[in-house]
Amino acid sequence: MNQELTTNEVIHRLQEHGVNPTRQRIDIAKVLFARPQHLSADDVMRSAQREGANISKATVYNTLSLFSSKGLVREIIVDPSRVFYDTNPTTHHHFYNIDTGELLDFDASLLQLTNMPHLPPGTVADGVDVVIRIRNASYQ
Amino acid sequence: MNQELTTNEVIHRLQEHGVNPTRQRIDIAKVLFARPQHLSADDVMRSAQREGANISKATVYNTLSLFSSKGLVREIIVDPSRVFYDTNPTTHHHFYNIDTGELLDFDASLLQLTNMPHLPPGTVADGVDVVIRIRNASYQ
DNA sequence: CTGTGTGCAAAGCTTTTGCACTACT
DNA sequence: AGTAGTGCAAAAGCTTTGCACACAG
Repeated sequence: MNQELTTNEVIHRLQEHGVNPTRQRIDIAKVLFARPQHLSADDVMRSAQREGANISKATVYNTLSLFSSKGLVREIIVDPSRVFYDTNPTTHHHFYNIDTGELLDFDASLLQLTNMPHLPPGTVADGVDVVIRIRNASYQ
Repeated sequence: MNQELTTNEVIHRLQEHGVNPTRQRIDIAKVLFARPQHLSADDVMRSAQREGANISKATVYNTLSLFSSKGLVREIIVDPSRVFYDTNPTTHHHFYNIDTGELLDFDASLLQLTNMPHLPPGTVADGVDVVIRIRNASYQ
């Protein structure tokens, strides 16, 4: 049904990022990299189980956090107690629909940021996140 | 000690925003509007208790959420399970120091956003949040 | 007396921690 | 055997819900 990645493809991708490819990590990576998407930890958990994997919730959380620190996925924080993991590897920003909770990408090159302010002394920039909050027009 | 707002000033401000000024809401508002600041729900809870107020955690959460919907404070979401409530009423964006968890304001006029992307059909913009993530230089 | 609004204990989440286990050296 | 790395049950922490109470009409 699903266009699935082979186990070897996934193992290779994990190793490229310095992640030891264990069974649980491979199962989670298969879910994440099936296509570019935004998933919560719980989404990942359930997708993995639907594919027959047996992984604890703690491991899902710890693995997503590991993948994030290794640059395999990107954490997006737009909603209290709802972290999304973004598997789109390109530089982009987000629309966040506050009525539906939906998260949509837009290419970073569409938006020009000029006159960046001076950073506080002793700090360096790590990244810029732009979130455009939107509502459904009909809701007024 | 503290430069405190009078109860009447606070009541007036709540009423201006259509919020019924109950005892708990007045206590919370006094904490919030003592000066422009970034506070988590737990910070608010503890400051209120330090001032002698006796309010449950649930009420603090519900009240902050109410104030936010009425435009009295602004929710900032930069950290998983850590929502900040910002009492600075001017339009501004944020630096977020990922090493220290510190949140700093910078004036929105310092940053020019041009070439705003087209919004998805049927939606209207509600606001734009820019978060510049920074690290301490020494940490490398 | 009825209906709306408010506050909070308890329930329900999400996330983190600490430890048992594994797998290399 | 010793050491570093891994997975997960249980603990902790944050947020929401549902109900009891208060208050206005």
